Amino acid sequence: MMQNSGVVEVHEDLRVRRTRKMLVAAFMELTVEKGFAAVTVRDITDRAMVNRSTFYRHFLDKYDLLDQYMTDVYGSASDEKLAEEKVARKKDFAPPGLTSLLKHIQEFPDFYRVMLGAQGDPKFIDRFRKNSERRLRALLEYVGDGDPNGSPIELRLSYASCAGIGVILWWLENNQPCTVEQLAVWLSQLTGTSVGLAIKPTQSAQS
Amino acid sequence: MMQNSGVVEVHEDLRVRRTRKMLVAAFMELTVEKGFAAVTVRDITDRAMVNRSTFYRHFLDKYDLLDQYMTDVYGSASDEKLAEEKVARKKDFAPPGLTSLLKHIQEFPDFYRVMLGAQGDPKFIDRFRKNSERRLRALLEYVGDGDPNGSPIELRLSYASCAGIGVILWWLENNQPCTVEQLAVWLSQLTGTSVGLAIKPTQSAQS
Amino acid sequence: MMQNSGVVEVHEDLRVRRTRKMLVAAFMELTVEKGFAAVTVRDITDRAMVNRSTFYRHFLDKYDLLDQYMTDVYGSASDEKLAEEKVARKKDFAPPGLTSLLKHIQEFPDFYRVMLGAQGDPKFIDRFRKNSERRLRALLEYVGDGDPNGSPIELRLSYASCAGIGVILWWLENNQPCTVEQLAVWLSQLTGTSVGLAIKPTQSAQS
Amino acid sequence: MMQNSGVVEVHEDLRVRRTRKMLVAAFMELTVEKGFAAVTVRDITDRAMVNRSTFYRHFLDKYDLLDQYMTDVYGSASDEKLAEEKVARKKDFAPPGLTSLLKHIQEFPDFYRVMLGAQGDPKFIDRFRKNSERRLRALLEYVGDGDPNGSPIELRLSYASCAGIGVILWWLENNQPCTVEQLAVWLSQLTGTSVGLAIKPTQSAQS
DNA sequence: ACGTAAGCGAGACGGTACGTCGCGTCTTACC
DNA sequence: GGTAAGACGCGACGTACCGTCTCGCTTACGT
Repeated sequence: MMQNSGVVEVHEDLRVRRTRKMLVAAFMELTVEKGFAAVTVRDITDRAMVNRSTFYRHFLDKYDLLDQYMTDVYGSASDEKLAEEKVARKKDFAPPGLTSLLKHIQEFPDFYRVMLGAQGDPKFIDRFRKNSERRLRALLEYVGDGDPNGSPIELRLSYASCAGIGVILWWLENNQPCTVEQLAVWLSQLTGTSVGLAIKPTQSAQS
Repeated sequence: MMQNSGVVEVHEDLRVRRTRKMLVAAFMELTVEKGFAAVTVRDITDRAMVNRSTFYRHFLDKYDLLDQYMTDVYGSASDEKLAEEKVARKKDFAPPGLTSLLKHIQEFPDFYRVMLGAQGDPKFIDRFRKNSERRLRALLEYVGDGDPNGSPIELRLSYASCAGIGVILWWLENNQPCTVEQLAVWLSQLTGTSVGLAIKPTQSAQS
Repeated sequence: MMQNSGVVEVHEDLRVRRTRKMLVAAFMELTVEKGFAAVTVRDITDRAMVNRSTFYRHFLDKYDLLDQYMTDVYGSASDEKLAEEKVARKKDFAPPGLTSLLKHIQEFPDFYRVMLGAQGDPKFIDRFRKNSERRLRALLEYVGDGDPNGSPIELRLSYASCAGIGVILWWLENNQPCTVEQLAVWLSQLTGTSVGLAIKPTQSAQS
Repeated sequence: MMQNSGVVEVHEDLRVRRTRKMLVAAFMELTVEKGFAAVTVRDITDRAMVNRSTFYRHFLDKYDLLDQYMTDVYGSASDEKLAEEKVARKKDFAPPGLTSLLKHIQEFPDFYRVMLGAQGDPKFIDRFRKNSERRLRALLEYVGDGDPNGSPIELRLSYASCAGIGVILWWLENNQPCTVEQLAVWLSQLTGTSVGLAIKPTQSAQS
């Protein structure tokens, strides 16, 4: 029953990698089409042209599939990423971690649009939010707190990390009306103001 | 099939009202206990001590129950409320609509904590967010746009309305560490800054 | 989970009786066609034109179906039957219990042919055998033991009750080449000799 | 698909013989423990410490394993045995074939107890029965038919061969309460009487 | 003795059946 | 005659075995 969730096998069976890839792809397509809740394991395996029982050899259920995918994508990676984040953020640029996150989202815009919206999954949203909050907290710790209006720092963190989702949703629901870089700048400016980052961005990049 | 969903019967049968009340109460309790997704119709009717088929005489399914409940609570009401909102908001107070919303949440803190979090329902979150966005847009239209950093107004609206959820979640997940009024002030200050409301709050109320 | 196995409901729902009847009939047909082991629940429900899950509302599995059927047929009945058996058996007639058993078998000859043969079920055979042994033991107790060759009475009981199955199989596999009455006489003569019944049959009834 | 079932290889690979032996042993143990039906291929290979796919290199399935084992034990052998049988049976001794069969059973009493009982396999029982019937028919052909009560000879054969199983079951289920020789004498006496063998046993051997 | 063909371990995969659960509809027995 | 009780159709779930199929390794055998 070892599902080796998240464990990175260096050299996995070719068949295994192919099967997992097809299952993940089918899952994402179907999620976009009918919303996360409506996707069944049978749907996924039919689309992936894989036997249903094979699905269960790789994943416990669709939630586990999503989990493993998320862990693959920005799982424990963020730990090292956060370190370079602190170094990279000089003064008025958007943090590179944010930009790369947005770039990843840009690869699967429909999937994120659905998953973060009304057809999505609350656990996914929560995970996304907590992730943002973690990154933000690390950033804040580095640059300091300007304490804009006396509200608790935790409140402001929760405010800003949730707000980030709103920005991404706006971007996705309006067919990405600006570049990733532009969006990153706007978002980090807004975030900076809300959270009270001590370092103020001095200029805004134009799209 | 006529489920008279959402239609407000002026004088309903006493038994009907009692049954609905018990079903709604059971639903809310169970949602708090096991999360929205895990609640089944059988759970609800068992808890409410009502036959399962009776449930279907009142609601299409648990989503419909939630819907009807939401509509009852702040359904079409907001239209009139919004009007008085515009009048009420003088200069530096939190908008009364916000305060009354928070007060309502305060009556069912566990329910909202669950429903807006990882065990909640994406449709509920979405509805909540859209509602906030609508109220905010109406407010903005009234007080004008200070255009803080050149980002599109729609982006800032999405940012701020989502952020509001973050603040409420913080409040609920930390056992309401401040009064509703204090929270309303902090939230409206943050919102004002993010969205770029022309009228700035000048002071913060102390809890 | 209450399957009320064997409990006789006086007035069961019409639908329930119809469904159970159809399931049992389908089960018996299929057993004849493909042997007991090869019959699946799906087979049964398809044939009975009933949804598969409905099967599980009535029976735990096909073994339970068989069990309930057996209990219905000659379940606890034998207890009272055995009493009249002792009275009825005068001198040289086959015991009426045997005749009625054979008559029941004659109603479903194919079913018994299969179930007692190579395509049958060992538990069924065992149950059948134990039943015969019980009847025989009761009979023996009444008429006394002639002790033919010094072998233990239990050995002879096991011998004779198993032998009865052989006779029935012969009868069924050869398309019932004689009447039930004739068969009963032959079988009870053979049994009497084997077991050592004190009362000897004096003549054989002709078909 | 060539499984060379039943074909006797003169010089088989050492590994092959070892593997088959372990599989058969594991199968018999497990059959005793959980009954034939409940034994799975995985059970067998786990117990035999052999890979599951190796099982399928030797046997089609567990039925085939049983079949091959049965054929090994008293497969076509009986043909020659039957010849000497006719010679050996003088007057009042149990036929030597019967005794040697019982001796074989005595080597694996638990296995036969299970396989012939409620946890056994109907095909096995049938095969056993048919084998007995064949032996009995051959015997009868040699010694003649005393025609005891007018019942068809085939009926009496079926009666007696089935009865033999009853005797063996009695013996096994009661922990072999007498010697093989004693049992053989009793059984052949009973059989003789039932079937109507012309030669009567004149004395009974004492255990 | 030693190279080679085989037997074997490991395990992914397509299948099929299982028994359970929850849904929403619809019938029936009973008050 | 109207309603609660619950039977039913439907379909997804996760599990368990089955039998097939690679793919390397190792091991007994035959020259």
